[in-house]
Amino acid sequence: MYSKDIAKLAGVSRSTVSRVVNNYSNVEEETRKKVNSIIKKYGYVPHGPARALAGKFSNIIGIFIANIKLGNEKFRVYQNVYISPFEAAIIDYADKLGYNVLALIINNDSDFNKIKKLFDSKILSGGIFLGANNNSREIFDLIKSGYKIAIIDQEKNQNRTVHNYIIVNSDNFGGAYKATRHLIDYGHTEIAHICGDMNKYSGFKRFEGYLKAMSEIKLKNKKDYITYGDFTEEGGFNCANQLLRNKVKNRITAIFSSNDTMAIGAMKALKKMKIRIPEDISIVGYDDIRIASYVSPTLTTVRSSIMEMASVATKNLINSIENKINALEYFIIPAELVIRESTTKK
Amino acid sequence: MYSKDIAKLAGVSRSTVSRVVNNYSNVEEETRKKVNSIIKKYGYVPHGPARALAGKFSNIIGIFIANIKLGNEKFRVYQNVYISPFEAAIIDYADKLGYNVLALIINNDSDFNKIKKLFDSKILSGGIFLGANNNSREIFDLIKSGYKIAIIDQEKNQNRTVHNYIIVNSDNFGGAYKATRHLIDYGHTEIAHICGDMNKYSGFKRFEGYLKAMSEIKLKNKKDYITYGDFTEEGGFNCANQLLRNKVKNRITAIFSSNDTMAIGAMKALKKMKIRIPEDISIVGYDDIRIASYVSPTLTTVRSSIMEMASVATKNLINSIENKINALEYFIIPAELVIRESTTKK
DNA sequence: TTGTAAGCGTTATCAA
DNA sequence: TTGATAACGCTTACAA
Repeated sequence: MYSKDIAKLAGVSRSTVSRVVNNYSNVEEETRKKVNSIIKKYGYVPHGPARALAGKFSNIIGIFIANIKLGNEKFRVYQNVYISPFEAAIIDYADKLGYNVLALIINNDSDFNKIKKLFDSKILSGGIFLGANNNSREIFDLIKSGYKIAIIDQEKNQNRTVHNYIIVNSDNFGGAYKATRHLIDYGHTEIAHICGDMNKYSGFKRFEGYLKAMSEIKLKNKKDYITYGDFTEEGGFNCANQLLRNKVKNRITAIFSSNDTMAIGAMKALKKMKIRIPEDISIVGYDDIRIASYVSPTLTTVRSSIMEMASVATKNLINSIENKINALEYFIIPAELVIRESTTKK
Repeated sequence: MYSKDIAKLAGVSRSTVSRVVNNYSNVEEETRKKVNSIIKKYGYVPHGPARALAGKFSNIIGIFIANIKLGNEKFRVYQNVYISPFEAAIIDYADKLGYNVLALIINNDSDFNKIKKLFDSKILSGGIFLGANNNSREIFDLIKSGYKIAIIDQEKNQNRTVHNYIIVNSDNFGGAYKATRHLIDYGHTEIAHICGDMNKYSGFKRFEGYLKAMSEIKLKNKKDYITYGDFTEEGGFNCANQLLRNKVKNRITAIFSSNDTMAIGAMKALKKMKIRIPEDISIVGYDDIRIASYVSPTLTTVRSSIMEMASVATKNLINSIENKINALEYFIIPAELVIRESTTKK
């Protein structure tokens, strides 16, 4: 069933059918009704590729998910409890706006070629990057080519030649500040930090939030309190071992970990050393991943609305596609503290 | 950069460029080399919609994920720790075969119209259903229309008019048998079962595996030992309460739950009643979701290779697209027992 | 082995 | 407000 068939049945031309399909105003109301009823009756669906070929943008956006690189372990991304909810929220939100989502997992730089091809071949009319490294040159190249891009978790960049894209971030700084401040309010002063991947915006921004809160109290030997993980459970495990093994061992009473996954790794390390949580050491994570409320003790953490981040990114991306907007748009989504069992007053 | 540009640069016609792009044999080797080098040099990518319009099938397959219906809670699917790994594995595997994946979440029957449109508009050349209900009429309608479909977790159907699709299942029966047999081997005889959604293949097949193992030992009052959950944590919680509240309370020493999520719900219920796991009651789940190794005690469960199920479905779907195969193909992926802390000898 | 030309289903331009 | 027609970029007979 094609537009010419509808045209014949309705006694109009294909152009008129096209006008109705695209909701153009220059169609008589009666004609519109007749055509629409026939379209409905026969379940006519415009041929997507033909529309695209004739100049319409596709109603498909891409979602590009950075895989976690960890040795030879493949498909690590689908163990990433933080990413999946984002993905599903974007799919669902795009669907509401009449768009479909094509998902791609980025394992390495050469995968950017695939993305470029998808854009070049006009299959995608926009895309959202999830978990990509900060200020990636490849992403900027795409933006410079005029493609519509939104990035979740990226620094607002200062590069004056790249300015037409959308950034959505959790209030990493504010959230980390709240987390650390929560420990301080509970009477802790000897608070260690497990950093995330410092190449990602969330990594260093949460670190800055921690520093801000710590600057409000007096603390010596600051450096010993800071360890460098990479957002993975193994990283958190190692950092906790390092923290508790060195000379600060007997002073630390609390840890703020840059994400939940590392916090859970740290908890495993502490349990192995027979250190009690939260009696001996309080722990705060970040992200409120699902597992956070299943570990024991349940994990105090920081949460940003995933729905909100996903919807802001998706909505604005689609808006910029449809209205051909080309401005830098920058959104920060608030973060709230979720207090559970892993923190206690000192 | 279009094929005519490549043609001009290479000093050939567009048809020849097309032949090279599509790897046809009737091209002189030297011509092919020249054209290919220019394609590479200028980063030419064929226009997807134009190819589709000219008769090629698209290299996009769909993945249709059934959402969980639970009251008013939206976007429940992205809390589904079982589905996400499947999705990512399919995306990754399709990518290896040069295909892209368009993801869609099915919330209700009317979403099947969207799926039909995606097929009708030639955007998709095949699709995989995840978590769909057994023998859904809507899915069969799609298959009857000639669209290429693979289904994960569906009964091999007896309907003689629908036979040209792919089914991939975990060995639910064998896995459930192993799980129950494991409890029996540990000396348990009073083994209860928490059923999953009996509208799904996995639900009733796992139940049958349990029955098979139980039939090998003598047991009275069989009916009291069986409760009906729905694969959700709440369901497992309620079933455990029901089991431990009624008259069989003091006899049951073990529970086999049809999935991990319900097993975790059951564990919560037992903890609330101060029943020790595994000392008082042993528990086995199914699926080996990530949380299973984070709860305490860690959960004994049954695992099928997600990678294998995803790759079998994806590979065979794409094969049937490219070779226009139209046969019913039925695959069963083996399941293995993973013994952890939640089961002990009686 | 290669080129010419028609055709895929839609939208956009122009004229009526 | 409508219809005829060209154009979108590719593939594919058919002819050479």
